[in-house]
Amino acid sequence: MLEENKINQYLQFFGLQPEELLSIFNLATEKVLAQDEVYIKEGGTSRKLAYIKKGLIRSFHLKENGDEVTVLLRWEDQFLASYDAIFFSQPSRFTYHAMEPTVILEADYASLMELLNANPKFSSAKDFFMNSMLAEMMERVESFVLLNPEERYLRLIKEKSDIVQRCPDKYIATLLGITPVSLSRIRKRLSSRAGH
Amino acid sequence: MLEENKINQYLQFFGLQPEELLSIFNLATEKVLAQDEVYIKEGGTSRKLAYIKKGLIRSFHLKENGDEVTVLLRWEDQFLASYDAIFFSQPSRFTYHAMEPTVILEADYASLMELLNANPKFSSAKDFFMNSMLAEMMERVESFVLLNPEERYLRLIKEKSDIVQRCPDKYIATLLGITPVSLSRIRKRLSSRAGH
DNA sequence: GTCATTAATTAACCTTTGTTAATTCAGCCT
DNA sequence: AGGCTGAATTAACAAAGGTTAATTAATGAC
Repeated sequence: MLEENKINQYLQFFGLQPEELLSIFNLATEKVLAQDEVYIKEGGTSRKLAYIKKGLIRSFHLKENGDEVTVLLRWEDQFLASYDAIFFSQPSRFTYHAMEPTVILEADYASLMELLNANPKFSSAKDFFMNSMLAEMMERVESFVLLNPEERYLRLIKEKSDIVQRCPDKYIATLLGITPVSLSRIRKRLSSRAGH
Repeated sequence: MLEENKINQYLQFFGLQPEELLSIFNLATEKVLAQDEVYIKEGGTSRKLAYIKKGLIRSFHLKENGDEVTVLLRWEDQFLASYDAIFFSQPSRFTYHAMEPTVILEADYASLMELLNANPKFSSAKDFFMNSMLAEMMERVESFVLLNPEERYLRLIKEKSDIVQRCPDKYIATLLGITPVSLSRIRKRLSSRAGH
């Protein structure tokens, strides 16, 4: 289960009764992923929604030349799903793997939506999560059209420095749309500029 | 009102009764935008959701140096809102303007959500639209991490050639995260490669 | 038609990135 | 300690993009 303070936070935030929150958790099963364990592999069709209690999961695409490109990172208190499976009804083009020992709560996406839609009190919670995901994706699109790679990196370490520290630079680089070599040069430029 | 075939399409797709669809339309008012008319200006706080019946709307950010950067394009049968106002509850950092004579149906976002949440039959329609928006944004993020500018351009003209044709290249360029000069060079490269 | 305006292209130059490969660094194992 | 492994950095070069400014097209006003 979730820590008590998290639970109370949810109950208060969405105005739910404990038993209502419980009905959601009844759909979910806990899963533990070892470090480096693959959660969804390329080609997988899992239509599950996962809530990350602890840990860090990376989704990446494997290019023909063998290079990996990080598509997204998800960590504690975030939701995760194969968006190919859920939004495009197609096998996942990406592999999702745990970068740390990770604990998730997993529920069937369709069943969960059915439950959330059945009770109007859940609707605002659902809206909240859909909206946050949408907002997050929009912010990321924005960062690509408005910022150059160096600015994207600066914004990332400013806003997610804890995550950056938990993740090798080479994965951060491709998340920003650049190569690890280029990220290394950016870091060098920045440090030489900072150290006048 | 919508054309009859569109209406029937919606009724069938979501299994709604005509009067149910009507209750949604009762929230909406039609607005006509002249070519180049500003719909939402930077700093605006309109919390409306618009359905574009006809036309093309561009959202752009004005940089300090006076350059405009296209953030998104929306056209007929798509939904549009100031996402700063709705998702971030802050004044819009972007200006939305009609690139063509445009007709929209506009409804207050909160009222619409309230109505959609009140009737479970609307929920799947709402999910559908939230999911499509999310999927679209995710595809765009993907195009930035997986493709280079040339590949992004090729994908865009392949999948949205009609829209590209309705929009000056300089707006397309910044939408792809590059400058108009660079897009021109890409086009030249492509045509020289195609013409053996 | 000419003029004016704006988009698109081209050129020149500089900066940045991609690519490949070599080198350094750090952690870990025995 | 020494040796292994993978990450990060550095180097060298080619390819691409950013910037600025000039040139050419295209469009619309008059």
